[in-house]
Amino acid sequence: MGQKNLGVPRPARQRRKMQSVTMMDVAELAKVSPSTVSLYLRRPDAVSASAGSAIAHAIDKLNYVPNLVAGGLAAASSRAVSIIVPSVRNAFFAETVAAMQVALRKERLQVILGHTEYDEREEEDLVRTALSWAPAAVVLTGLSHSQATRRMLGKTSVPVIEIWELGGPQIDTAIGFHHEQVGAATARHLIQQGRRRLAFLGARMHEDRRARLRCDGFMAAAAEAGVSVDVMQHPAPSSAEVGAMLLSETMQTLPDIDGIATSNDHVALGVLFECERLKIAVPEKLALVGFGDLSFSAACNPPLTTIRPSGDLIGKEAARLIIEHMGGKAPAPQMTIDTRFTLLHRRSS
Amino acid sequence: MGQKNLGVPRPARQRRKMQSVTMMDVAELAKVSPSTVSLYLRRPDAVSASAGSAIAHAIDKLNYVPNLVAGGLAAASSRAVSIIVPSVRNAFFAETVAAMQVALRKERLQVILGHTEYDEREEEDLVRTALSWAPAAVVLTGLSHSQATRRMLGKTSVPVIEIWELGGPQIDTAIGFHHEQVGAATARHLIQQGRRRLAFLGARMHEDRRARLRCDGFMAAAAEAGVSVDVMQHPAPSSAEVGAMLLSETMQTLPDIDGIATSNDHVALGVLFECERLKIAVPEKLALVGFGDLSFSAACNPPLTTIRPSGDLIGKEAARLIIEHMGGKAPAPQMTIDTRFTLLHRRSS
DNA sequence: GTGAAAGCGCTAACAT
DNA sequence: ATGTTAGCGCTTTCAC
Repeated sequence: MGQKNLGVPRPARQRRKMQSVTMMDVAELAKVSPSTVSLYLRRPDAVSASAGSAIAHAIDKLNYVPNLVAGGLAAASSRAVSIIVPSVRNAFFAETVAAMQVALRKERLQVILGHTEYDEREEEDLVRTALSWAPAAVVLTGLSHSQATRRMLGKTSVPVIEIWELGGPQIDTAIGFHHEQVGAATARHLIQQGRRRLAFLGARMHEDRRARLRCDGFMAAAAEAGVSVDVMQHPAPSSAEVGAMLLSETMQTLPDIDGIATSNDHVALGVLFECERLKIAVPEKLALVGFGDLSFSAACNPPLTTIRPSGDLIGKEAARLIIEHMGGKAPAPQMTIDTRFTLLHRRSS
Repeated sequence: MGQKNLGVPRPARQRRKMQSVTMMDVAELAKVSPSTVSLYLRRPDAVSASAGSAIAHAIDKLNYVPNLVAGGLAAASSRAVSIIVPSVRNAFFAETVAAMQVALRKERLQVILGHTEYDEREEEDLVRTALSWAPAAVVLTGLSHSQATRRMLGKTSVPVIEIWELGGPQIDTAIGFHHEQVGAATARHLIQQGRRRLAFLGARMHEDRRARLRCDGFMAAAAEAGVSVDVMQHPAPSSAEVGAMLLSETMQTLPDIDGIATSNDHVALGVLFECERLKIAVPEKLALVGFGDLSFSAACNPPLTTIRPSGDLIGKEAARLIIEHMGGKAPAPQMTIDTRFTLLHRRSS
């Protein structure tokens, strides 16, 4: 290429070369125009069979990989979906993110992942960057966001989906369930089992708003039944260790507690371990209900009564909505999808 | 070719409007050229203080959000890093992905996430799409990939990092540890504790190559010490349930086993639960070693001896390398970083 | 059904 | 230090 400039005013500039084979190369080889290749790539049956197979051939031969960045720029919307969760270390969100990625993948949509670490400032920043990508959709966790976040998201035409929480003002679409209802169901279950002195043991409740909502629902339902609740908290993230500590503390200060709910199954597992060490019979002396139905919950001693939140359904539904929206379906504003939850009554209660 | 449309230039076409406020708007308001704005955005101290503050002002006033897609196209490399793992549902990879995202975020790099679900075909597809984004780097899990994957990755100039496995031929840079060494360390530990009839209990070993490597290392080290090993497997993904089943099966067919290693702590937890039900004393009658040091491992009864793999270090190191590479540092080809592992001797052995 | 042309918003080489 | 200029590779009218 460099040789051909003869009388030209200025030599071609030195540009970093980007992509070895472009759509133009494919078009040339297939003897069609670039726009036909582009069309073929997006709607294969909109081009004639002969052109189609020539293009397919050329793509294969040249080993062509389309540049989605260029495509995104030209189309004003990239095939990316931004998903922002507190942390994928948390099994609940990992489940949703995984389910979503797998579902979006079929439509060739990419997942851009962000972690807020339970920090609204961080979330705001993440949203700002997310919008820089002109994504097909933005997915956030929960309904609580900074003013600036709401403002940014309100102004864009990018679809916004809030997941894992229902029951507050939502930006656009929300998919999840009511955490107060989870708490209430837990309380009613324990009361139904004849328990009258209840406690709620929670980890990191100052940051985990949804755990707090479950706790609120728990207390409200108990109060309604005339049963009092003690709340024990620990600021560290959920773990069996925290659960063990909280139980040990509870038994010291409130030795006649007979029913316990925890902010999640990690904590409940720790409670179970500590009960074993303290020779507290579960469920005879103490009934226990967790939240999450994690991988160990059905296998422990005794098997743990818990709430299954269907995190994968949340992810699948979110993906479905995004895909439908891209297909040019109705914008579906302010939709709300309740994915529900299930109380699994096992032997710990 | 053919007739050019004569005379008057056609009126401006109707184009979907994309971005409300662009870099040009900022430049106009700040009374500088777009390239100065661009420069300011990338290297703020390369522009004069007066221009800088005028630009900052304009950005703020207009609420300008840069379009990274356009930037990526122009710069021939997007600020995205593609991370491909078996699944983020797996706590090990979740840890690494989270650590990486947080580290990359500081350099305004985005994480694009893909799940192979332990399928090389899927991985291949994911890599292909990843390259469509002209990412700053591609991160894959393990050293085992399809031919096509290796070919694609070999040809690009995109840095490739393989994580969570060391000890085989690598595409470019690898960060992780030797799983055979983990298995060997585990075997030696059990033997040192006086155990002579060992078993390795593994879940989903047909898909989880790294678990298999640990098993291999375990058997090799045991053989070297003249100790035989029985391997029990279950095809389902790791869970406490599978662990319980495997132990129960083991005790039926091999009642005099006195030392057990598991493919990971999920399985070990199940073993512990089943031992409790079967009244098998751990570690007196049976010593147990897991892998992973998961959130419950230190809290169970008895606390679980296990291997801590430092998944977050893997993520941090990968992020560091990517960032250094972007800074134009040496390409650092074929680098290998051993993040090691630690055996945590707790009461289960 | 297919092609020509006009950018999408930005970066970077070059000139000043 | 700042501006000029020429694309990056693709999508999308619009005309044929």
